Amino acid sequence: MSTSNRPYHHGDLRAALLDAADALVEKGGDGAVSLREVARAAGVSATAAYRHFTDKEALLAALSARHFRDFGAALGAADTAGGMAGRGRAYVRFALARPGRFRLMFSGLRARSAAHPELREASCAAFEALRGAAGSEDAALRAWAFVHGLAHLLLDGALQGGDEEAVIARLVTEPPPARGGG
Amino acid sequence: MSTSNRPYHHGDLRAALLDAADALVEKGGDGAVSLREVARAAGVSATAAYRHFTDKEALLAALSARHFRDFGAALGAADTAGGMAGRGRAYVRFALARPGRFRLMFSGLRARSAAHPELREASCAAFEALRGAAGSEDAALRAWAFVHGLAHLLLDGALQGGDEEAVIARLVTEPPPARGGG
DNA sequence: CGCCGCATGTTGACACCATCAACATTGAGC
DNA sequence: GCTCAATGTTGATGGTGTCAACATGCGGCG
Repeated sequence: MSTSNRPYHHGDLRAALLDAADALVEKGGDGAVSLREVARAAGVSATAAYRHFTDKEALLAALSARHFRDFGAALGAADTAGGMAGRGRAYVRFALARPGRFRLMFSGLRARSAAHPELREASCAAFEALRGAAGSEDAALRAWAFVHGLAHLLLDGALQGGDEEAVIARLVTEPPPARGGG
Repeated sequence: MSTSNRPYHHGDLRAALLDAADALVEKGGDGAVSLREVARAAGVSATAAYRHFTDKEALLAALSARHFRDFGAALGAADTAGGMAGRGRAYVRFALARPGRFRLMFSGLRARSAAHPELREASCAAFEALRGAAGSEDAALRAWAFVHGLAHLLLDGALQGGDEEAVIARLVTEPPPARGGG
């Protein structure tokens, strides 16, 4: 799938590895990915991935970057549709729909983006898109922190109260606000 | 350290293992803990931990539960001192001061608390303490989500803007608010 | 006081993992 | 058609979680 260019023996092993890793990340979360299983899923030998990624971390960084690009695009699309609240709901829904992806993208972001410029650029671009459309800088940061935290709490099951979508609709609203305290 | 009771050969190996694991969690994050290294740090053989924990996950769950109890206590203490904003700042500062702990507590909370009642009870108690002192239920949840998200964003380096403490002081304030959108 | 049982800790083993070095294959360009 | 470099494979090393079998020593029984 993906790019359709097929360089040498396999036919875009790189993309196949990313896809396989994505599938594993999606069901099993961040740490449930083993290079060997990725290779197995792609139908190649255990060490084939090292021709395309220096490291397991490099594979995960590339996958994370890909998701940040999609994420930014999805947020941009939601932007034109709804206002701030619409975009906030899109943020939380993305996290709930793809928990593994969301966790991969943010867990270890700091270390990974320090070592992989591609990731840093992709994540920064997504963050810029987020920040760019709020009233003030602080309002944007507050809104971002709010939806980010809500996504994490829902993902971690910290809010046991039944329907997640209802919680989103109730909390992520246009005008009224969260207070500063915890 | 800890309880001072020393049951059999080692002298409270259980507590020693938890302490060793905590040290590893603190510098290296969640996944950087290996049972063997924990055992090494505690001065026992690789499999000694299995006399006290059925699993590596069980060790981490017990450690996480311990931290949730401390966390709840710390939040309670901050409560009497400052208002909502004070408690919110305490929340974020806890996360920044002990990144590994914070990550351990929340990453994998859902799965771990499903399997380990001790963790579920400890985390629920902490969450109750958090929720218990806000105006409305929704306001409490919003405030919690906000500080939780801010903590994560700071931890992950998503907010590159210089001084973290300044960001906290600027964003976590008493009256004014975060908007719903993202 | 002496013995025994069980909780505790150890050893050895197995399967898995990340990663490296050496080797094989094959497409592209001359 | 031949060579070369990119791509993929095999084998090995050191690490990991976990199990089964074994060793040890404290606590309670006689």
